[in-house]
Amino acid sequence: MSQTSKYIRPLVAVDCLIFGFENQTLKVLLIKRKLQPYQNEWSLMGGFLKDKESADEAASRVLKELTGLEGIFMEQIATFSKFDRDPAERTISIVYSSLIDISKFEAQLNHAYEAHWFKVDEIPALIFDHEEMVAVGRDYLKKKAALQPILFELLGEKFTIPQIQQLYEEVFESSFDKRNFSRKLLGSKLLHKLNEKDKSGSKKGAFYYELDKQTNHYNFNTLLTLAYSQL
Amino acid sequence: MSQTSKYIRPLVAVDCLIFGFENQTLKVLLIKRKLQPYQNEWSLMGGFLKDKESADEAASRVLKELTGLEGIFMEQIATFSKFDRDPAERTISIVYSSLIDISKFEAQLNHAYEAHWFKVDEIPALIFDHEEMVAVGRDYLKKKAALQPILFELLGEKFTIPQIQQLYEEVFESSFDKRNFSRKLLGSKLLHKLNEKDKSGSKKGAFYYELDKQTNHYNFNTLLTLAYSQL
DNA sequence: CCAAAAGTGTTGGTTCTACACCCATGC
DNA sequence: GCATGGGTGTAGAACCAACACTTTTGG
Repeated sequence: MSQTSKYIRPLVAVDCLIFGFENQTLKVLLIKRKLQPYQNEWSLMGGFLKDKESADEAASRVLKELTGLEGIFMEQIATFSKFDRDPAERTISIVYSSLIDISKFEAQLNHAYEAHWFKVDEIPALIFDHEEMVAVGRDYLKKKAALQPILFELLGEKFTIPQIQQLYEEVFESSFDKRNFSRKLLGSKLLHKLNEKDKSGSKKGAFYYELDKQTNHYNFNTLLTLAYSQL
Repeated sequence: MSQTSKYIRPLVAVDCLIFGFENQTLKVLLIKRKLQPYQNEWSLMGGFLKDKESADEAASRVLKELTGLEGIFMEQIATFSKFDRDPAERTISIVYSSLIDISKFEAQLNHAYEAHWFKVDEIPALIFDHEEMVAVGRDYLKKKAALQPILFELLGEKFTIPQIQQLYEEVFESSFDKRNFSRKLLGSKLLHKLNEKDKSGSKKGAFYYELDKQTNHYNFNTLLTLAYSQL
């Protein structure tokens, strides 16, 4: 096809944006870049598309290569394509995102690439347009979390109501009345109360809950009304 | 950079998915492909990324070249990247979508490429993965329309309540009680009633409304509860 | 005068926000 | 015994779904 010669053939990158929650704080996983240019600067976990590989597959491979994390379901959130976004060479980047329970994957985390969790409000300068990617990802997270009960992915098997509330407040950059929050959350029929308390946060201790797996008639829309005004 | 040689350098396409509303039906704009392979098959409006062009820019250019439509705000909705999605050559495609008032752009529509509006439920076989793109676009439209008053883009300057309701019902593939729908819609403070009726749909005629531009305290969440169960 | 679509009102139940107090415990 | 964070209850307003009848007018 001769007419395709005027069209560009860029490198295609995937960048992985992984959110986690630890010590009551929303965090993002970043690595120190090993390649030139911008060696030793912080960035998302990125790599290039190979032959016969879809972007979904590339994202999983790249994440594993750079962090050791495996079996994490990521979702495509956006594609960045400004012609000068990578000064070295024309590159477009497809961004993938996921939410994980930090403690669950701690053992898997390979520190060869100096992967570190940063609080979302204390993210260092990032290469290229990666800061914009994080911003787009946070926005996506809000919209998604408003409509679906996905934030539980960030918590462990068991968690307390004050913990979940803190997570919601971090994600929506807002604060909620604890009485209303807890009523709505319990009203969702998503949780099952355990006979065990987390005493790390207070003297009294807060009861643990777990996700109720068999419930199939949950009412998530009650939580939506909380989040709606923050979208 | 020698290590980049193992990475692919595919063509990068943009495909435009344009929704419109006409005769109480949600429609999609398609063209008959002029290029080999799959000449004369129906497809979205697509083209390739050029030098120094971002995907956003390419999408606007391609849409204009193939249909004559200009000044349409499109949003990026997803990127398709399976390695064999285009049998001729490795190509990834970034899909953009928009909602337009068909009658407003009718004059601009250049029929050189045989652009036609198809009802969403009567879309012919499409090339490559374009049918999947339409499906993803419809899903995106639902989510977006549930959270924001965007469907008005599909209607003209003035419209009647039964018209809007029909549009909502098409988009959400559902039906709503007209009394509740109209109460919520008017309660949103988004509309301004005109002293004029549309008599084309009934003997009695339905009053026209227009978008109230100055209102900045609208209550869109009331409409959300209608749509929520369809997401 | 009648068919066909527009328009409107009510009710009982549910959920909303806003708010203040008691509880359990470790120190 | 007190400071700290956990947990709950209430009231009045707003909103919800479900439902049936009247209005207008072209034919």
